[in-house]
Amino acid sequence: MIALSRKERDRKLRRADILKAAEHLFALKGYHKATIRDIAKEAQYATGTVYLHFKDKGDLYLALLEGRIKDLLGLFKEGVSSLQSPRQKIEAFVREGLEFFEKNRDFFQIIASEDVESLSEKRFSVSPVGRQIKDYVVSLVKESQKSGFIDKKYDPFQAGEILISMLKTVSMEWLQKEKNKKMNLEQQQNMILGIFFNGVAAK
Amino acid sequence: MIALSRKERDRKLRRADILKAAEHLFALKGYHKATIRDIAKEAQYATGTVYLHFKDKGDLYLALLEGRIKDLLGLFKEGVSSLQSPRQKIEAFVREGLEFFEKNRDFFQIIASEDVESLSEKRFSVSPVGRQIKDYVVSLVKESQKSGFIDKKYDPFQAGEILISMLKTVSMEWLQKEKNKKMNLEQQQNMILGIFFNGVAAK
Amino acid sequence: MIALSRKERDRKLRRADILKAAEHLFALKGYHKATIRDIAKEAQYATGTVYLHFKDKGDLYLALLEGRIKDLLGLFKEGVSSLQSPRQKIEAFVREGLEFFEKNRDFFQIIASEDVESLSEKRFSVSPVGRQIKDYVVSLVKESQKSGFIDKKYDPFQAGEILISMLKTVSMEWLQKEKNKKMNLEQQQNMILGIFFNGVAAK
Amino acid sequence: MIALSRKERDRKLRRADILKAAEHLFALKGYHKATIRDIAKEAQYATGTVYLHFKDKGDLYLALLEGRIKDLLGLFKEGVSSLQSPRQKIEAFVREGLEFFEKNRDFFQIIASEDVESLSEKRFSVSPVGRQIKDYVVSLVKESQKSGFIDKKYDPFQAGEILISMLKTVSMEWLQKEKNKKMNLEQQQNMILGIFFNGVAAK
DNA sequence: CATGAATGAGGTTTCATTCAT
DNA sequence: AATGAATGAAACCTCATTCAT
Repeated sequence: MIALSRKERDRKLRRADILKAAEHLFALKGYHKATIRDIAKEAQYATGTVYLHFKDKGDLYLALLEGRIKDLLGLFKEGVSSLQSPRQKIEAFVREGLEFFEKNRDFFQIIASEDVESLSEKRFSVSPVGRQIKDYVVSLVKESQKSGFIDKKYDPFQAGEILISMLKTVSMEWLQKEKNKKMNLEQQQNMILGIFFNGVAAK
Repeated sequence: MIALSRKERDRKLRRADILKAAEHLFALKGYHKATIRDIAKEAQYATGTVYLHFKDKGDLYLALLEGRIKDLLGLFKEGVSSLQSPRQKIEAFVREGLEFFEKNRDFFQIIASEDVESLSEKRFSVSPVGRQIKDYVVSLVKESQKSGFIDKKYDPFQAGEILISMLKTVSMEWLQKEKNKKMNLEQQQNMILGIFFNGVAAK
Repeated sequence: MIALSRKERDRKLRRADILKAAEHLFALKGYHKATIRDIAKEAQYATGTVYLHFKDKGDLYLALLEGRIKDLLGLFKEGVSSLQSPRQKIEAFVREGLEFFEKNRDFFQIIASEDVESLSEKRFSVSPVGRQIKDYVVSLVKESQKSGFIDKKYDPFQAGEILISMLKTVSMEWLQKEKNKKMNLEQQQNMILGIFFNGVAAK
Repeated sequence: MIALSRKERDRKLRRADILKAAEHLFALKGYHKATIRDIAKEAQYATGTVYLHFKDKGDLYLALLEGRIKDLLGLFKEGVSSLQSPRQKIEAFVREGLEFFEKNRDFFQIIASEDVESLSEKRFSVSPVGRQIKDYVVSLVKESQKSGFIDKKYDPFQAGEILISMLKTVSMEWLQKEKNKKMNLEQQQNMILGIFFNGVAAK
């Protein structure tokens, strides 16, 4: 029992090592230029070891994205658990998002391109990674529309996409250029929320 | 004289053939998976012919982006020429953008990923292609702030980025899923402008 | 320990296989017409394997030359170790050279063209492979001048070059045309030495 | 008649233009790296024009060598016409050779590699370009042996080869390094002849 | 004849993936 | 399970040669 679970735990550790290295290199060089060999080396394993944990390069990439998405989704739900109003939930979503991106720049670098890669490469479009996040945001928008402070004329899916893209856009600029740090996280949050809520407010 | 200009014209036609094929394949498969051979084949030329017009694959890609950006910028400035108020100019910007993306889906597909490619690959970051568009939008935002209907508290650069990202996001959704055609171009335009202007309005 | 050294030994064996095939093909077809694919095939490896041992084609070529030069220089110094007089050393040099060329025809074929390749291709001129041999011969000439049986009026560098070129010329003829075997190695040696020593003798 | 001969003359001029450009580029970059396109450009013709005068790249190369060899052979015979003794003829050969190489460095650069290229590439070995020169020198050696001042024990062919290789070697050094100009042409000539005649002298 | 754009075979090199140890 | 050397397909790019104008 214990022996088995230790084995299991070790396996997870190795997997995590590889994912971490992959995250770093995919962010640094992009999907195509990052090589499995380099990832393995950075993770301090042999090339072949990667294939004991992931079917192929695409699988590694997807697992990486999905793992992080799950983390992020967990944060969202956790941060929201004690909150009542949909407005507060959206506020929490934006704050958690900004914080997560700040702490996980490599991941952000990768996700920033995800939209299109997933469009252009059939292989990845099968597993729409961002979907879960989008669904979550859409549900928040719908709640907000019920509560009456987001206008019902907006397609909740579209409104959700817009909120997400604002979050991405602001993060991109914020994280890319170190200098822009004149605004702190809270100010970024307020700016996004200000524009979004005013923009979609029910009159 | 005439012979020379015909030669020149032929040369441009061939170049355009190749650019068109490249646009299609880059959109379909992405920069790395699209091969020069396939592009040449689609354009009905031999592989080597591509290299008579473009130094290498990166040069072809850049020429493609730059050409289209120039087209788009031309449209913007043309569509705006008779307009006075900055508000109308922004409206024109959004309309022209949506129209252009609708007519040039392949290009849209490519541009949608540009942000990131340019981040990760040094080679392209040299020539920040989208920069000109961004500068143009920023100038519109600044005008609007002077006119007083966009709040001066917003960083015009950031506000511009947000407007562009809304345009991209909405276009993406609109163009990706044919079904969503329940909304026409004008409705998309109104939605974007509604949210943006309300969002950033001076109180 | 043993496992490690066996691995190391295997590595060297493979490297030697490839060098041998390269030597054969470079000699047969010349640097440019010999392809990596053919070299790999002759060595019974896949194309990519060559690149596990050599950075690129130029590196392979250089490694080949340098390895052989080292062998040859080793032979010279070994053959000379028990000898006292500079005259005997030069005699040994010529004999070892003829023997080595006879046993390593492929290498000879390659070296015979080295002069020019190194002139025209910047890439190779960096590492002037023959330089060590030349330096060695020059030192022998200088010793001979001190001993008084080579006239001091000759530039030792030039005299050395001439001796080497005689060795090459005679070898070329001797090895090229099988028929010329009427003269054996010793006769060739005597002819070269006869002309050289008489030619440069101090009066 | 006249029109025809002018045409013929023009044709020869074009041919000469191309040969000159080819000589320059083959010397500069070597046979493989020099491209027909570059040669045509340097000669101020279109690529295809080269093929109106030469069957292919190899043919151009050979024609170049053969033309120059013929020039050189002409010089030898001319310089020798008024001379009686074989010794003087060999002296003239060396002087003319040095002079010709000095005036035709590009050609020298090319010829210096000829030996081997012709060995390794079947296509060129068919037409042994240097053969005529060699035959000429051999005939001089034979005369000298008859006259009694070159020892009859030497194979005249081999002795000739050695004389030629000395000429090449000395020229190479002399022309390669500008600095070495401390010795003038006459001194080079005397050195070569000194060594050669002493070396092969009949006792 | 002259042109030079077009061709496409062929070379070098990379790298995802496999498999014997 | 872990290793990492070996594989070989496939990409980019060059350039000798052809041929329609």
